[in-house]
Amino acid sequence: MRASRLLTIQMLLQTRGRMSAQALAQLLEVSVRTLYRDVDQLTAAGVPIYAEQGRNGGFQLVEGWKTTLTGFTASESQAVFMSGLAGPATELGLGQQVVDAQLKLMSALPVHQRDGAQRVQARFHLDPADWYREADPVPHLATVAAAVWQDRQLNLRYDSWKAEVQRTVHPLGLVLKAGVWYLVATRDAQPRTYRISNILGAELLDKASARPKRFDLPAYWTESIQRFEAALYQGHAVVQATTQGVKQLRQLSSAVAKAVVAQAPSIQAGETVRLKIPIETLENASYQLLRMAPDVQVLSPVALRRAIAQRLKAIQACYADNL
DNA sequence: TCTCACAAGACGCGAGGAAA
DNA sequence: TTTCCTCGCGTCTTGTGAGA
Repeated sequence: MRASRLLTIQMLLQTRGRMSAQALAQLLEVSVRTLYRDVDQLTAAGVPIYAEQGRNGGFQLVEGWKTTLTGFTASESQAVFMSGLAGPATELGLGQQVVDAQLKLMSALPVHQRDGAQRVQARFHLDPADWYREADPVPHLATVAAAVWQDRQLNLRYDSWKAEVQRTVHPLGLVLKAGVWYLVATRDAQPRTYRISNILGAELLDKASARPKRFDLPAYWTESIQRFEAALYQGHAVVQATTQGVKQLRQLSSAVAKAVVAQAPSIQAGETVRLKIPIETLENASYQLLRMAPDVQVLSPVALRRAIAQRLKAIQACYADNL
């Protein structure tokens, strides 16, 4: 407990420069008095920490001094190299920085940990983009990323589904989902999501952005996805599916996959199962389920059966001369 | 398994000194 | 005057080992 705290103090001073005892104590969730004892221990152990008194004072490491001890365990250092985010980092304009950082980390690791990190680097690669789809062009990503890093307001020209709009937003964070970049930013004090490939123009403003004190990006994103899915699925359909049909349904969407797994966790070859699955609009569901026929047969609602039948008639009309 | 003693860690309070 | 570091003291909590 204490050893890890001592290491944290050292790392904090190394990365942030000068920090007051009050700030360090708050970060480490101990009293200021305890913090002073920890600093004493570090000094006694030979870490060159000195204190500046008075306004803007605090503890600081001697200029240029750094520890070669990274504090990483073998598995932690391997995990860092496994993140393999070189592609997204390049899109953010940070590709070279990632390469440099990995090089520095590698050089700082003890020799016996380097082999493990190199093995991970050679054996794992993360490709966040989906199959069969070109990645969205994101010419304004670097500007948006700069606004996020620097906490500056951003003027956007955005292609919303209604029309082209002009927006001044306060950036909060970036999200990469299935190869698509999104900006989370507040407008009128409300967090909103913008697809970065829909940004037609981005101008970095000199004004500082306002960030809600307790904003939690992962929590916002999870909640936003749940809200989106809840609004997306407007009803249910009951279907009869073969083993092949179940496989196809599981690939349709995460919401459908969840419903299928819950109702038919395992299915034997040759078996058919009756399932209740969430659907979007009748038009969307008829298109999706038609291509799964005859492995997936819609039993209800009648309106969906009718929509599929009409679609089939239209297809038949197209190819009538070949029947 | 329980009890007890001991040490280490942590905390709170307060007085004092240095620097901006 | 304000801010921040320094140090001492007493007290409480927690972990550990010895002994019944």
